[in-house]
Amino acid sequence: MLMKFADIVVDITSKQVDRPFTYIIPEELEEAVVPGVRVNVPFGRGNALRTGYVIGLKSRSALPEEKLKPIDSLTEKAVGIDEELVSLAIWLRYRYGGTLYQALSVCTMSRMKVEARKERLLVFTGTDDQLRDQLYKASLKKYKARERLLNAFLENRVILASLASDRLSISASTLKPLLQSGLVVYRTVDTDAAEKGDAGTAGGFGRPEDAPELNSGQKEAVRTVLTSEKPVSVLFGITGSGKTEVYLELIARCLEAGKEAIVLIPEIALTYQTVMRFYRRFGNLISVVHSRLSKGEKYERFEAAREGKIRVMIGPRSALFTPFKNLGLIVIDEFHETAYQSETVPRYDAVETAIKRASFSDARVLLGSATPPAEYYERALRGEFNLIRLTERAVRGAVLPKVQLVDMREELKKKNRSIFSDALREKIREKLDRKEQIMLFLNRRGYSGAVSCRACGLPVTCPHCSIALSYHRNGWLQCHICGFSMPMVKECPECGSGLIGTFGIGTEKVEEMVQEAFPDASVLRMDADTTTGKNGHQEIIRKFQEQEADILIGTQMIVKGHDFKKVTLMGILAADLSLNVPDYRSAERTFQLLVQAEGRAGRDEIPGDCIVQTYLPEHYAIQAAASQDYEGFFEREMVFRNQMNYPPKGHLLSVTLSGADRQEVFQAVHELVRQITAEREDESYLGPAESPLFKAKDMYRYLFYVKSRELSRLLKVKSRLEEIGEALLKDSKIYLSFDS
DNA sequence: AGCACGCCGACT
DNA sequence: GTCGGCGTGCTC
Repeated sequence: MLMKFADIVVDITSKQVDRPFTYIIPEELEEAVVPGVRVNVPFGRGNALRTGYVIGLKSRSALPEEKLKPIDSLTEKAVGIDEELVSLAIWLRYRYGGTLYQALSVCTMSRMKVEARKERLLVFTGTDDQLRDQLYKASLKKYKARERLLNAFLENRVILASLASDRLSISASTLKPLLQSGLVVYRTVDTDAAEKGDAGTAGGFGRPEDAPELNSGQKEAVRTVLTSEKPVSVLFGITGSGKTEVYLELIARCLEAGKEAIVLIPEIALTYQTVMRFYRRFGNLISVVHSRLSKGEKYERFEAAREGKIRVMIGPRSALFTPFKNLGLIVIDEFHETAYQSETVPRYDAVETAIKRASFSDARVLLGSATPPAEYYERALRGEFNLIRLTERAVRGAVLPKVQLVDMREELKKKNRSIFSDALREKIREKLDRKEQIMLFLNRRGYSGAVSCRACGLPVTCPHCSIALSYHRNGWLQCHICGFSMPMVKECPECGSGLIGTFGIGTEKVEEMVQEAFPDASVLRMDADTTTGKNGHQEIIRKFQEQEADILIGTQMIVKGHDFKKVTLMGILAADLSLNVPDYRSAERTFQLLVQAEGRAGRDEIPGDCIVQTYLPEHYAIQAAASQDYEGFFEREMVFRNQMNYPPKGHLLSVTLSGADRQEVFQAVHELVRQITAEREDESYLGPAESPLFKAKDMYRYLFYVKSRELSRLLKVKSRLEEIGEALLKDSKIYLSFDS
C-alpha cells in the first residue's frame, strides 16, 4: 500500500501540541521518510520550519488532504532513531508522563551532534624491561601518579587517555616526561579499522582475552538465560559469586549469534577496573558512555553502535537507548540501585524500560543483584522471571565477613555515650596495630528530622502510615504521607523514656571523634562536602586504595562499587538511620545498604570483620542484614508490603505540585485532589501533605499519593491528572510531577 | 511555543 | 480614523 502520509511529532515542549500531526510525504522523499527519521516541516500560521520526528506512516488521512502540508525536507543530519526506539518512546510517555517529544528526546542522541572529539589512546612503546625499569625508578622517587600509570601499562600496553585522566587521575604534567622520552605516545582510535574486523591492531587493545572456565553454577546460569522461554532472568548472587563472568559469557554468546548487547552499570561503579575487564575480553567491539563525556562524544559512540562498529555498549541508564539494530541481551548489574531511576522528565525506571525494550527485539534481560528488590524477587518466585542463584564463591579464598551486631542501648546503659561501642573501639585499635585498613560508614540517609528514642530505639511513627514522623522546626511532628501531625513528644510513646531526640551526627563530627580517640591514625573523610572538586571522589578513593590513610569515613558513596582490598574492618555506626526515611522501601534500602557495606570488608583473602551498631537490633532488616540472610528478609518484608498494600501487592503513584508561592501550591494541590477524588472512587488517596523535600530551590512542594491494585488504573489516573492539571495550572507557574 | 486574529483605548 | 496593547485560540 502506498504510504502517502506521515504522523509527525513536532519539536515543541507543550502539552497543547503533544500529539502527532499528519503531513503529506512528497514523492522525492518517499524512500527516506520512515518512522524515527527527523524532518523539517512547516508548522503553524507562519509556516515556520520546525523539526519533528516521524512516528508512523499511513495510506489514508482522517483530515481532508487540502488541509495537510507537505514535509519540507530531511534534517541536515537525517539521523533518526530506529522504529523500535520510537515505540519505546511512545511507551515511555504512556508509562511515565511528560510529552512525546521529551520521551523521543531521551531515546535519541541525534540532537547532540557537533563537537565530536576523537578518542585518544596512550601506548607504551618500550620493552618489558624498560617498563619495569621505569616503574622501579618511579617508585624510588615516589612518583605516585607515574607509578599508577606504569602499573596500568603493565596490565595492558594501551590505555584510553580519558580513562587515564578520569580514573587514574593522571595529569598532563605526569605525562609530559614520559611523552618526551618517547616511551609513551598518543594514538587516535581508528574506528574504521574495527569495521574490518581488525580488532588486534586497530584500537590496540590487544588480543581479546580467552574466556575463563566457568564453575557449574555459572554455566547453569548461562544455560538458563539462553534457553528459557522466559526472556527475563533475575541473577541472585552475593558479592564475589562471579556474576561478572556470567555477564561476559552471555555477551560472548550474544555476539556469536550476531546480536548486540547493552550492559548497564550504576555510574558510581563504572570504574577503571570494571571497564578494563570488558575491554580485555571484547577488545574494541565495546564502547563506554558515562556522564563525563561531552555530548559530541556520546553522540559519536551511539552512531558507532548504529553503524555496527561497536557491538557492546556499557554505561549508566542512558546507555539503554543505544541504537542497536539487532539487540540480543541487556544486562543490568546491581539492578536494585536507585541510580536506575531517572530524576528528570520522563522519570523512567531503567529496569522496567529495559524489559520493555527487550520485548521489541526478542532480547534477553539479565538482572543481577545480591539484594534484589522484593517486587522482582516475588515476580521471579511466581514464575514470571527465571530465578538464578549463584551460591558458590567464585573468588578463591574470599570469605564472608564476620558480622557482629552491637546494641547501642546497652552501651548507653554502660554510660558509653560516644559514637563508638566498646567492641568497635577495640576492633579499630586491633586493626590499626596490625596496619590494616578500616572503613567507618555513617548511614546518614534520611537522618533529617527523624525522631527516635535512645532507650528503646524506636522511631516515633505515624499512627496511620507506619513510617517515622519528622520533626519540624515549629515543634511539631508530622507525617509526610498522610499529613498527620502532633506536637513533639517529651517522652517516648513506647517506653516512656525521656531520652528522645533527633539524630544529627555528621561525618565531620565522626572524623573529629576518631582523631580524638585514635590520634595515631590517619583519617580520610568522604561525603558530599569533601568531594567538591571534579576529581574529589576519585582522589580520595585513590589515596585510600594506596593506603595513604588508615581509616576512611563516609556516607553511602564509600560502600558503592569500590574495591578496597586491604580493608578488614567495616564499622557501621548507626545502621537504623535509613529506616526512618519516610518511604515504604526504607527497610529494603537499609537492608541493601548494610549487605553492601558488609561486603566491603575482608576481600582479598584476609577475613574481614564487620561491626553493625544499632539502636534497633531486633528490626528484621537489621537482623537479616547481620546474618546476610536475603530470604529471611524477603519473607518479613512481604508480610509488611501485603499488610500495607504496598508493591507488589498494590501500586503507588506519588503526585507532586511545586511552585514558588507556598499558599498557591497548597490551594492548588487541594483543588487537584478534590477534583480527582470527585470523579474516581476506585482508587485510594493519601494526603495531600508537604513533600519530604518541602522546599527545594525556592520551590515549595506538596504531594499526595494514589494507591491501586492495578497499575493500568493508576496510569489512567495519571493521564487524567495531567489533563486536570493542565487546565488548573495553565497560568499559575505551578508544576505537576509524578513518581512511583 | 509562536503567531495571527481581534476587540479595546490613545495618538498623528 | 488607525496604530498597537496583549488576551484567546489554533497549529496537520
